[in-house]
Amino acid sequence: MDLESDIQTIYVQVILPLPIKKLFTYRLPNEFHDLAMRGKRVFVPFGVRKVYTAIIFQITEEAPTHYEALNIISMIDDHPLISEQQLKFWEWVAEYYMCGLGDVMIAALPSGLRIASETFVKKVDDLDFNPEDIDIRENQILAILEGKEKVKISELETILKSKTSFVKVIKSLHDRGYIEIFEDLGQKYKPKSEAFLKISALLKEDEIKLILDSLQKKSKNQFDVLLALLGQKNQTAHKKELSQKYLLKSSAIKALIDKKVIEQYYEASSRFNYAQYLDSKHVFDLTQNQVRAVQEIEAFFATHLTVLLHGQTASGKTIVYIDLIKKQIALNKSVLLLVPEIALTDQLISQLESLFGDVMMVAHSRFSFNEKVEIWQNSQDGKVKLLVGVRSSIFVPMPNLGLIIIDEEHENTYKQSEKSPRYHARDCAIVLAKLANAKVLLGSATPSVESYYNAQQGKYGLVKLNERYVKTAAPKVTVVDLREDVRQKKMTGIFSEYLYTSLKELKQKHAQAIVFQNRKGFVPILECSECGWVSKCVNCDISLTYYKYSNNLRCHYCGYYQDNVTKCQACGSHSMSMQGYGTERITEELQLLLPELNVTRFDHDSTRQKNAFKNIVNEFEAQKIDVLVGTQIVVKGFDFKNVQMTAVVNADQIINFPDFRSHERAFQLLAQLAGRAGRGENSGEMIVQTKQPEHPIIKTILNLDYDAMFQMQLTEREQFNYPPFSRLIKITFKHKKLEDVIKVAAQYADLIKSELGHRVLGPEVPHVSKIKNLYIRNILIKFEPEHLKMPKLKAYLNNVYDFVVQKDNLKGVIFIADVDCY
DNA sequence: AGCACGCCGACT
DNA sequence: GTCGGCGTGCTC
Repeated sequence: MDLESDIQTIYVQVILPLPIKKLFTYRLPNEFHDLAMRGKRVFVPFGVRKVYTAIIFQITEEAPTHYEALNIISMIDDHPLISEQQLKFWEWVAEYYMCGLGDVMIAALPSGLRIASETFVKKVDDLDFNPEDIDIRENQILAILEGKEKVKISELETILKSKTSFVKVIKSLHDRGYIEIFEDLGQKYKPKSEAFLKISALLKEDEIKLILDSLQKKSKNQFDVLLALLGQKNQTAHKKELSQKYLLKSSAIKALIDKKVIEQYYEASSRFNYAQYLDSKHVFDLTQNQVRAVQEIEAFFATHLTVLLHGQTASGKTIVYIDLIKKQIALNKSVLLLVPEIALTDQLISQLESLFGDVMMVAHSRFSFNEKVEIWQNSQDGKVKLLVGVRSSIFVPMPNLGLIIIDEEHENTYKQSEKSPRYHARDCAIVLAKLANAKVLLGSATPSVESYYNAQQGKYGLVKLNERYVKTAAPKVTVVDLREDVRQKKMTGIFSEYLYTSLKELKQKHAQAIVFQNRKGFVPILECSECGWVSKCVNCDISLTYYKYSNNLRCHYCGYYQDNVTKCQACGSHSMSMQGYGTERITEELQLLLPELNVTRFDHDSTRQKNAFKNIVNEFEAQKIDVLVGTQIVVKGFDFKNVQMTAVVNADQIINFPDFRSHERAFQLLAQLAGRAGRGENSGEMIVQTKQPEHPIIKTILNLDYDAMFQMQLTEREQFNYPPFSRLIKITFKHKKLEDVIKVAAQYADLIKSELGHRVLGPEVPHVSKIKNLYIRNILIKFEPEHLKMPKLKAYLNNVYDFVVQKDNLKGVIFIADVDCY
């Protein structure tokens, strides 16, 4: 028998971490035959010289027909890194959100687990060349390479201005044999090692005593270090913790190490500590209502995959979560808790840490390369019983998953809209839970209309938690009619008489306030009073926002800025008038009007520096700040006991936003803001300034009546066939040339209209019709989920696009599909 | 996404 | 004429 013929050639289709909507097929060298498995990672060559980490998606014996498959370089994993369940989940995400598996891989897998090769350059050894042959630029590069083992090509690139010329210079040097170009794998995951301190083993006890005595006179700092270390168990301590606890000087520690009094050693330690989880030390008393809520949720879980917990602000949703988490852990199941934004969830996280610290992990997006890998691995190993994270944490593998909790379920941060995959973590959670045989709890004080509708229809279980846990009256809402104050000339800048007086009385009441305005910067529009010219971004179709503290105009879409802003660029006039109010201007005006108050701005601009965020929160907590003026950020997540008043400077801006969700969002935002007032003993007040007090949404806000808002929205949505009565797919076309986008979008719309008819809306010119020099057109498709098979529709939409682009030779028009767009 | 190739204007 | 710019297409 011929053994050779028995060995079949095996091929693998792999997912590459690239935004390409297809799989790539490689040949599997014989030695890997037995090792190939779906979900394992492999290194593959790609393109001229790149090496990528790919994931085996399918193993096949069929050879590709149109090309010769390349060999896989090596297998990385002994066991699949991506479980079957995860892969199924990825497939669903890719299919549902109309993107490639590569896009999902990029979103799901921390970069540390998908190492790609990097190009390095090295000077050829014993290089003998004629200096005449080398020009200035080549010389520059050779000078840098001199004496170095290898240099990243990206580091060299910064030297020359032009990318094209850089490539040419490198190529020319390579062709003449002066340099080597090669690929090397970049960073790899390294377990963290940490510094520990101990008393030198060489020293006897009496010797240490002598040293201590002498230090007391000679060096206070070194004395402190030694004393602190002697006080530790086994006279050993974690360096950083010790010095933080006793405020030790690092120079003093170093001096003692140099004197060989203490020793420093390193231990490869996990970044996280897993001692035994003890729940006996913290016992929570649940109120009757909370006990009932937990029981109802559990009862629903017997028959429902998803339960919506509609819990008023301060009704103790967190306590309910904690109880459910504890029960899951007791059953040896794990829990994934998603929150809208980690930075705004400080209080919740510290509460959870005090309870679950040992078995809990927080997946920060700010975490380093290595830390993210560690989170992934610890979760996969089952060490993590509770993972708290944002949107992207939905992709972290959790074996034995029992429950996914989505806190503040209505928040739009759960939907990724900027880049592919444009997924909604809440909806993904439900699919994942189904695959994992787990349950989903959605929590919100103001549920999204979709979720509440699903609950009403019996698709989700619905549990209400209505009583205020902290015994305070619900906040009072006062609506101020701005038209009236304007007419009677009672306005002080942007403040109505009522709001102004209320702010003025703060000091004598020893109270604090939060002022909300949905705009950053000083003024959103700078207009010439002579000719009406408005400062606009050169790359985007949007007016530039003026920032006073940096004295420039900035675009919020592309980052473009312009310094010289004193005069009109059309007519040269110096009388530029400021239209509108941003947080910066409100802060400044308020400070001028009421100098006795400490007014501080709180938005993403003022908190850019590392600790600025925490500092402002701490100072406000300590009541060093009287008024916080800010954007969305001030509305979310913080409990300040002494805030008695919150205010919305301009509610119309929120209500009139051109989007079918704007009323729902306005309600959610303002209900949450109202909840910020009066969290302590005193009940609070929210003041809403508007020019349309008769607007129905304002009326629902006045009574903080969720059900009224929901009913009203539902009627409206049904009338205009918006979700939950339809599903939306937004198709966006982008191109440098205006005519091309218009042409492609129009043809595309015409074509799909023939098939989908009235379900197609547009093309429309979006609110911001040009961003980063690309013109934009949108098409909206509203369809009834029961009438069309989604996969079929999506394939159709992709096909029509290919057809339009080929037909008119209009290549390069960017096509983006956003399923369940927000 | 990178990266090469190839076509075009604007410099010695 | 070449250099450098950018548009287009391909990668198993």
